Amino acid sequence: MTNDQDASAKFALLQAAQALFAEEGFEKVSMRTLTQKAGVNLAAVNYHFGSKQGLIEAVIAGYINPVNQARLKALESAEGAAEGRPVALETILDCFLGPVLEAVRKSEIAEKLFFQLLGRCMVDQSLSSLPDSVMETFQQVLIRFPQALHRSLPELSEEEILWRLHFSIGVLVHVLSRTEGFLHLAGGRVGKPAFEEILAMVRTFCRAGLMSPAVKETVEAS
Amino acid sequence: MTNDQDASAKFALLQAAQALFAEEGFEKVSMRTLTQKAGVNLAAVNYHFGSKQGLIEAVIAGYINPVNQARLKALESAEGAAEGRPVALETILDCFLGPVLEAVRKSEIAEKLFFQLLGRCMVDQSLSSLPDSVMETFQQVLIRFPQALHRSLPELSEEEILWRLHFSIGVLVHVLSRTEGFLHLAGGRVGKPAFEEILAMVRTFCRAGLMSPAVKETVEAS
DNA sequence: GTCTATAACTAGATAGAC
DNA sequence: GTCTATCTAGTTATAGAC
Repeated sequence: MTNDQDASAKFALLQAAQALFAEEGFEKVSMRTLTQKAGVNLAAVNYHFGSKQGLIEAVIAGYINPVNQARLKALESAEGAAEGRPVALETILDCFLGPVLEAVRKSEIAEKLFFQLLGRCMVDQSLSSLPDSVMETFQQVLIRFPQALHRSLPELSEEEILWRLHFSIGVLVHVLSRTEGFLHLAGGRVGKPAFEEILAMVRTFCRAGLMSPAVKETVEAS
Repeated sequence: MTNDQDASAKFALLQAAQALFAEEGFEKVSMRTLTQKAGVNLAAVNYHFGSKQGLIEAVIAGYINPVNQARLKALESAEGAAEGRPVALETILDCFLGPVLEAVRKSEIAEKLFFQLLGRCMVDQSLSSLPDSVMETFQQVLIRFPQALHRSLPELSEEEILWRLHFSIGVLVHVLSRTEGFLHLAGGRVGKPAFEEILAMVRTFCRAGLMSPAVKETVEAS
């Protein structure tokens, strides 16, 4: 299955790891399976990445960081275009969701695998085991986007905005990692839309959630 | 740490498994750790549950099924009270979220562990490895709630309602399993609200998302 | 029902030849 | 840089005594 005969062992490992981690999860893929699929020797993982964890972190950083960097860059350019006025909520959302779509298009593995892998990065790994670079960039996202949102939604506290961004990230992560299961559970009742369409629905849903009036005191179980 | 000296081995195992699975995930807890904490012998897991997977499934079913059953029962009784009229969206949401809150209150392990475990049930296990009973009850939820929502939101197709329910589940799962990490990443910028308050915010967010006008053709990356 | 002891296996890591 | 061979430690599962 290795159609990159000329690739270095390091690159072949990253390629194989992307696909396998997406399919089965980081923990369940053994280094033996991995190196076999990559067509390299078992010892190559430790040589090039130090350990299996090193390879996992390289794959994660290679996936997540470009997305978060593109998010920050898109927001920056939107803020530049706004010339001091608040950026529209819809634009901010596009800065957040758009880079995911872009990353999917650029990706060399199948779309389905790409979603699964991106989802797993958020889900399988405990926070403390994420690479530092990922944490830092993500932290930047959690600073810049709430700032922009607060200017667009001044009636909400920054704290409530942070919570709603947390919820929005939940929607995105769940959509990426669990949509296949959802389609199965739903039986024939939903077709499989293109990812663009799903993202459009996510955008609508999160936009409405973010715009909703501030929470006062309305918790009441049935 | 076993403060149930009189408990049978089976019960002690379930107790210990709940806490340990919540803390570290299903896969990472070894049967040695598990049986040691439960104060029983290593062989007890296989005797009482057949295998480690059997124990995992027993823990999952014991957690998820009561919640989903309570959801269905709450919806049924709300529909009875509505006497044929559509049930209000807010009420349907409470039927969905309320049982989670109830389950937390009834739980014997710490609140924080409870969230983590409930989140892990959705996240760590691949769909196909969930117990049949969980799948069936969850499938019922994915039938009854969209039906009720469709009567309350007749301008949306059932398909779009299913997607939005999918998104709402994403918010809930993410809140349960990732809020601790979120609080850490947010630095000091958000306090730790009580779970009721978080659920109230989730309710507001999802209510707005569910009520939003139908998606037409508005996908546009920044 | 509960235990000890161990079987049968798999994992990640590494030493050292080339 | 890449390989083979092997080490050490971990896993689940089970046979059989009590």
